[in-house]
Amino acid sequence: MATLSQRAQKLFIQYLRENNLKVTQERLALLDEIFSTNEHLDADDLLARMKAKKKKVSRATIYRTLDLLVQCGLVRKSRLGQEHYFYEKVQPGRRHDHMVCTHCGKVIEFWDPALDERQRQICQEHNFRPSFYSLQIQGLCEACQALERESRFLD
Amino acid sequence: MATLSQRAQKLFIQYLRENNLKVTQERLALLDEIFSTNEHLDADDLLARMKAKKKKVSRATIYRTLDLLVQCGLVRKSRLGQEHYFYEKVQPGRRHDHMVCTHCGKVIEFWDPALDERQRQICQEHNFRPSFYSLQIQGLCEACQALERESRFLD
DNA sequence: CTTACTGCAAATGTTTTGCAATCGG
DNA sequence: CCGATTGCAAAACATTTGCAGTAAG
Repeated sequence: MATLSQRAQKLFIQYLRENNLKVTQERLALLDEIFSTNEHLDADDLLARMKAKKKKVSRATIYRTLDLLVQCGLVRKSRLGQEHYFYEKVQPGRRHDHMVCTHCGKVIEFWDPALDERQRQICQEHNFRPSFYSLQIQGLCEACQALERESRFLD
Repeated sequence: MATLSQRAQKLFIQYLRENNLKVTQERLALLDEIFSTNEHLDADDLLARMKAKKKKVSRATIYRTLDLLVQCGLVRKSRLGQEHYFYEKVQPGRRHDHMVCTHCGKVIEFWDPALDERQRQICQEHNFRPSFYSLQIQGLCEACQALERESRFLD
């Protein structure tokens, strides 16, 4: 049985062919890197990871490739915290939202069917046809709440 | 009875005094401008509006003042669409989320108690202490769906 | 061989910052 | 008067783009 990463590569290549785009080493290497981790990566992370693996890919190519990956639905682009964009692999059947700890930056993924259903209903009530939902909750994770209680936020 | 705008000004001045900050014309004028509209404004909008009223405020001051207003809770900062930041006045008891039309940019505000309650529960289940929620739904508004049906998306 | 892709460096657009002049308390 | 604030222009950032050389098909 094919791994998620293998399936993603197949889909990506198919997408490229269908659009008269070329299957290049850089594009495959980036896809591979994204699918080899569960982390939420930004452009810089990817640049560093590629460099660490001796695969040289320029920043421009990273942005251009991420764009393609988002367009073909293999990668999700979102803002965590309030800064720049983060990217993560899309795992079919694993839709989720994010809680972001404002102290340590930890990201907790969650998904709730009731929430999902209610959002859909609200759209209907407004005659709005949704294409993309983004729910983000900022706050303090369990560990950082404990730290706070010990007044150790002074680091 | 005091208007929302008047109440806001009072709170802002109080906040400034408490923090040894000065009550300047620029700060009051910006607060006033934000509270005189229901729109979601960005820094540029504010710059243009101030210029239109012959009140000259620099871009730097706008950003610095918006920061203060967000800090004291009178203004809400958010990303609509995917571009830069938008700011809107905070109206007590008027919490809401946003639907953004990806075609015309229209912003629909909505709020739903069931959604709210469920979000709170989910945080509890994860021992997460929320401080800020942001739900944004992108899609097509009613008018743009109609346009699409008439295949007039080609403008 | 043809067309798309890459890396580079320069450009972009938004937001931030250093600094000297200015204003509020 | 003193310290905070302002405007300006320069800096900082993340992201995008033009272009000449390079690689895919």
